[in-house]
Amino acid sequence: MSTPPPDASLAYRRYVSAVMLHGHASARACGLGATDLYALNILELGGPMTPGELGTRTGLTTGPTTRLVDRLEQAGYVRRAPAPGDRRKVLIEPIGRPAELDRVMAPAREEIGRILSGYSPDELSVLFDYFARAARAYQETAERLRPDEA
Amino acid sequence: MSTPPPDASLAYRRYVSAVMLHGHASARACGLGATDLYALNILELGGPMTPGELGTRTGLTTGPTTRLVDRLEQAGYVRRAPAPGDRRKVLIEPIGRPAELDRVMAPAREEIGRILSGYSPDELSVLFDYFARAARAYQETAERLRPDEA
DNA sequence: AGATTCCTCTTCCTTGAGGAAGAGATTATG
DNA sequence: CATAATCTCTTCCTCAAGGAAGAGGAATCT
Repeated sequence: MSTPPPDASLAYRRYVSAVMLHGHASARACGLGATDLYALNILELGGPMTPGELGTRTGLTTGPTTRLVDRLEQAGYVRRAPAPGDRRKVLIEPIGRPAELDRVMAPAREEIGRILSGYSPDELSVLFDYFARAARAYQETAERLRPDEA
Repeated sequence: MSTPPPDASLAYRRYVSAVMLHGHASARACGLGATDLYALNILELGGPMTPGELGTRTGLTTGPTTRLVDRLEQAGYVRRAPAPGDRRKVLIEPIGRPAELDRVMAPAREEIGRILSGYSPDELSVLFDYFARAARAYQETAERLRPDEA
């Protein structure tokens, strides 16, 4: 391995597939629906937002959005808070870190931590530089996939 | 961990969320169900396998598994091939690269390629070393999440 | 060969997520 | 003020994914 390996594209594809596979398996393991996980990721990246905003981003209409929030709230992933300045609105805020999903994902996190601990400080800075850049790229690309774009 | 940013864990979480968010959004954009995407990732990582094996890994019973494969086959992601040596069995093999999902994911891939092209050969070897290790870790951790384990 | 086991596929039924339309409350606008 | 627009939530309906049970073909084992 000097530059990227000859099958760099394949290796990268396998890596992304593994990340998603683990996410799916984790969600399934704690009875979390696909849309629920999708919404959690949106909230994790977008921060607190109203049900309307969440509905737009998930592509759901208002009815299912309400029940989506109900599910997430009941399972302990988010909480409803009154929106300051507009008493019609509600803010959905992700909750600290209690719930089932984190428990299920813990082994993977530990394993990744173990892998990361094997790198030098310089190597780690390369990795985390990439994480930051790639996160932004994925997030922006994902948002461009929304069909609404009023 | 010395060099990674003080909020390394948070940065990493955001990164993983972004990867999954993009995956979800892509699947949704081409009308692919959650289980379908899950199965595709399993096939990508596990290679050709029988419907029985795929059913076990997805946690589905035989009925839904058959229709899952029907959907994937009709959408052009996989193909059914006779299993050598046992004429009862069928092998589900992922197809080269034609289908919708790849088209939708292309922009992200290009963006990631652009990011990667900014690194030196040494840095790239660090990144791809991590990709390989993390992929294995995620895959193994995901497989340990299956409840069946006969 | 005959019986049993294994694998895939078919059929029917159930369940739960999502869409549509409207109610209730609040804010903005004339 | 009164009317319109906005936001969330409720209710009802639809539909597709998943479970259960069984059929049919193929391999394995006396």
